[in-house]
Amino acid sequence: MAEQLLDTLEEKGYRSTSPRRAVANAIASQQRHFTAEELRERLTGVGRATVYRSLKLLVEAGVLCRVLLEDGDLHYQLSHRGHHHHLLCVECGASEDLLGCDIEDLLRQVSSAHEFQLSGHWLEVYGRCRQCLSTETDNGQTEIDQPVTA
Amino acid sequence: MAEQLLDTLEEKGYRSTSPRRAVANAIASQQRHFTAEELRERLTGVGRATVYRSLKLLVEAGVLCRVLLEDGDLHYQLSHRGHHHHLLCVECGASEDLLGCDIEDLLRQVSSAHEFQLSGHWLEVYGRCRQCLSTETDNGQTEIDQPVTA
DNA sequence: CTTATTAAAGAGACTAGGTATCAATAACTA
DNA sequence: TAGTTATTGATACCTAGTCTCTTTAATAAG
Ligand SMILES: [Mn+2]
Ligand SMILES: [Mn+2]
Ligand SMILES: [Zn+2]
Ligand SMILES: [Zn+2]
Repeated sequence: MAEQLLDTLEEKGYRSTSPRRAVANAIASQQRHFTAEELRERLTGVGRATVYRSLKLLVEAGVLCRVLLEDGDLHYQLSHRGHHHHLLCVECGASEDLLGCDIEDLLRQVSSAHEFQLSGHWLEVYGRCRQCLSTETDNGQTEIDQPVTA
Repeated sequence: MAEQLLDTLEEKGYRSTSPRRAVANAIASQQRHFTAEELRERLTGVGRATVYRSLKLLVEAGVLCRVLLEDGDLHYQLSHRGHHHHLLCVECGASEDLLGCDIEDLLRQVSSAHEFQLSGHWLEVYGRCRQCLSTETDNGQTEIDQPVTA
C-alpha cells in the first residue's frame, strides 16, 4: 500500500526519498481519514513543510483525497479510485465512497441550462451510516456518546 | 440591504450595536464574494474577533453564505434565498446561484440506496461563465489576463 | 430617566493548517 | 565518481479563526 503511493510519485517523476517513505508508511497505516496535524505528530523527524508538501503531491496524484467534514475540518484519506464523493457519517465519522451515481450527468444538464462550461465540482454528503442507525434502533434512542472507533 | 442583515440578527435576539452596523454596511457594499480578511481590512476600528463573530452569526442566520473556491479559498457572499449552491467561474470569479435543481432528490435516492440517513450536503460547481465563454470566442483565444471587475 | 443586568466589544494570546525562503543535503545521472 | 538539481528541514510568515478576560454599551426594569 505504502509502496503504491511511492510508485505513483515516482511515475510522476518525483524522487524516492526517505521522508517520503515515512509519510507513505504513516498514511498507509491509517485506516480512517486523518488531519494533516495528526499525521505530522506521528512523523517526528520529518519536517513540517515536508509533510504538507507530500500531502499536496499525493492529492495532486489522485491517490489521496481531501475530505471536508461538516464542521469545516479538513481531513485526508486514501483514495483508490478516481474522482468520487463521500457519504460522511456525522456520528461515527465513517466515510463511504460514492461513485457511479448520476451527479456528473445532472451537473452537466444544469450547467448547460445556465450556459456554463462545467470543469469541476466539489461535493460532500453528510448524514448517518447504516451502523449508527441500527445502534440507535437497538436501544430506542440516539447514542450520542457512541465511542469513535478510531 | 444592510438594514436587512441587522434586522435578521435582531429577530434572532441579537443586539443592534455599532460594530455590527459597520460590518453589515461593509458587507452590503460588497458586490462579489469576499474573504474575511478583505472585510476586516475595510473595517479598521472594529475588532478582529468582532468581525469574525459577526460573519459567523450571519452565516448561521442564513443571510450570508460561505463560498469555497476551487483552490480551497473560503469566501463569503450575501445570500438572499435559503439553501442553494453556486456556479463559480474559475476565470472571472463570478458566482451564479443554483437552486431549484434536482440535486436534493438525487442525493436522497443515492443515500437510501446506501442505507444512509441524509442530513446535509455541500456542493460547489466550477467552470466558466457565459460572459467569459463569449469573450474567449470573440478573439478566438482564452483571455487569461481578463481583469477581474472587482 | 436612572439603574441594573447582561450581551457584546476589543485587546491580545493562541491555534490549525498551511506557504515562502533559503542554505544544506541527498537522489539520480552521466 | 562527480555534477546537477530536487528535496529537505528550519524558520518565518500567513490566513482564518477561537478563547480569555476586562471594559463598555444596549436593553430592560423601576
Ligand atoms: Mn475518497
Ligand atoms: Mn450563495
Ligand atoms: Zn456512523
Ligand atoms: Zn466568468
